[in-house]
Amino acid sequence: MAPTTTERSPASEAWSLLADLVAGQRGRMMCVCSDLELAPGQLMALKWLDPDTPAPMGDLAHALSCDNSNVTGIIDRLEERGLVQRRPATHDRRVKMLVVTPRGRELRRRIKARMEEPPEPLLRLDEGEQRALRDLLRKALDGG
Amino acid sequence: MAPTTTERSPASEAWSLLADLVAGQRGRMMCVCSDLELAPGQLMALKWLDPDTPAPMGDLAHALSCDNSNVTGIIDRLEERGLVQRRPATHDRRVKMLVVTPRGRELRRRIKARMEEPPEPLLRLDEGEQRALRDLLRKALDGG
DNA sequence: TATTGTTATACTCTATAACTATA
DNA sequence: TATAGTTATAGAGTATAACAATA
Repeated sequence: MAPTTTERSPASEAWSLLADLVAGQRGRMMCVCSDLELAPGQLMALKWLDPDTPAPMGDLAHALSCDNSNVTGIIDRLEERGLVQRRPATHDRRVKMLVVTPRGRELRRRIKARMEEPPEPLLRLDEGEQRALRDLLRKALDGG
Repeated sequence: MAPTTTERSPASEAWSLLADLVAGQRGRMMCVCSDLELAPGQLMALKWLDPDTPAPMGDLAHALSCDNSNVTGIIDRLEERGLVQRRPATHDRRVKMLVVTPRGRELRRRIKARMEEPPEPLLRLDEGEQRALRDLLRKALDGG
């Protein structure tokens, strides 16, 4: 029998480390939810919505990797609090466009400010390493 | 008025990119859950448990950033399926140790194999870049 | 016929509070 | 008194299926 220590590709190990880093910040995300009185799905939805570009409900469902029927409930709660509004689409009357209200825009700004604070492990890297990490991730995600 | 484009530190931008990369893989994680017939919390719990080292329920609650009462339900379902077992701790009879069964160990192996597959954005980097990314993350997470 | 969003239903996750057993 | 885990309860996320309005 071969030993259980299998060869791991750099990409696979990088991915695991990266997922662990994000998972380790889950508690912090829940704190943001709690402080701003938003359930996790509501926070993700408001964070994803672009205040300058209304989006159909279906696009949000796709971004959140969940079903349309779920988005109905999430938006119900955000709309009750006056953070977003449903508006009929002009081009297709089946579609409802989601618009972020001024109040939603302000809350979204606070969400982003809190979520963008880098976690402690990244702050342990020196400035050059932080830039190198940023550049590698930019390159990976740029679609090039 | 200053323009809205604020200066962003490399660490903050790296963190956002990194979080986006993980968030973009949520759909894949849900697929693993669906394929293996595990709810997300059950998957995370089984993935966290070390088959070689029984752990108290409370430690799992801490790792999952959730309440003890929640872990009770998650473990109930895993135990019903014969994937883990509760065992009284010898040193403190209030504590229950979680033991992964052989069947749980096999399912856990499949979870990890699926979850460790690197996502497409990382595969676009060349081998040297993948190694550089891995090394930066190792350094950040090593606690050094 | 196919699609967008809603409703109804059921299961799971989540926290809070009250509880049991133990320390 | 304090702690580990359970139970009861309630709010929220999740998918499936059936539905209405529209394309």
